[in-house]
Amino acid sequence: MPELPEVETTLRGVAPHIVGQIIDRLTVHNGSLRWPVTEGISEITKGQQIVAITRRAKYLLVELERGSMMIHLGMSGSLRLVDRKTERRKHDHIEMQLANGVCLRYHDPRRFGAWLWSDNGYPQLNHLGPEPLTDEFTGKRLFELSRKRKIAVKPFIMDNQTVVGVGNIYASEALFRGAIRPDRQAGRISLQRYELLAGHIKDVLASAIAQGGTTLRDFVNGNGEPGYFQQTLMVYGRGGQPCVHCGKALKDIRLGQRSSVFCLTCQR
DNA sequence: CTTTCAGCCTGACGGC
DNA sequence: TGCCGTCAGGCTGAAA
Repeated sequence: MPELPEVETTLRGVAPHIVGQIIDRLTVHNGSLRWPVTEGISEITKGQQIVAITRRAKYLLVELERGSMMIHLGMSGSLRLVDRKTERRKHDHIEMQLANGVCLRYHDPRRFGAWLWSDNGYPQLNHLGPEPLTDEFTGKRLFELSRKRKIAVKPFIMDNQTVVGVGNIYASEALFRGAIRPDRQAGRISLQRYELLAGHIKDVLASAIAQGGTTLRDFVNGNGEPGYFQQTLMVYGRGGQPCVHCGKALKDIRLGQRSSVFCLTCQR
């Protein structure tokens, strides 16, 4: 489900309720996720205190006294805080009961997500690009990394080595705001245009986070409150509908297996 | 090296 | 009503 704003919204919703708490019991109902849930995770985590929860790219990192858990929501995952008496729903694969009575449930119909424990770091985090909302991420970086690259700009900005956390929705929206065709070769875009694009990526992510994340399908944040950023999407999911600027029908093409909606007139 | 592509899963939706 | 194909927010590993 989530793009970065949804993960960030989940983090913010969940953190105040779980940090500092002791794990009474972690139960794995279905450990068959993208990678098998760490063998013995229930025994390892029992009685440990949650020291902190942070985010790197779309990975949530739950720091324990010994080691950490890394959670990814994949395409359809979500975390919810419920009372422990609340009945489990279908696809609630993992639940973590805390000493304060709160229960964190991991729900993921497609099971593309992950829930791992390690005291030795995670290789998935090794080659990630910068966080988009930091000064490490700039138009200059996009320009320099893209020289001589033939890849289309949309998959280029969605590549986690370029910058993390830019998924299909926000890539589409940022390119529209930057007036760049998603299928334009990454290596043929000027520094000036990349500087504008980087700014749009930051704006679109920051405003989505500010609004509490996009509600799509089964997304709910950690408090069970839906976000509502979808109301301001200008191209994503609007193929065939009129462009908000010029009124012409938006084009829908596929790039790297992903649908890409854009305006033939406004984006070049 | 860069780029593309199949695959991991379930569920929703549209066409017949 | 059901069956079938297509599509969906991500990411990996292998092939080209």
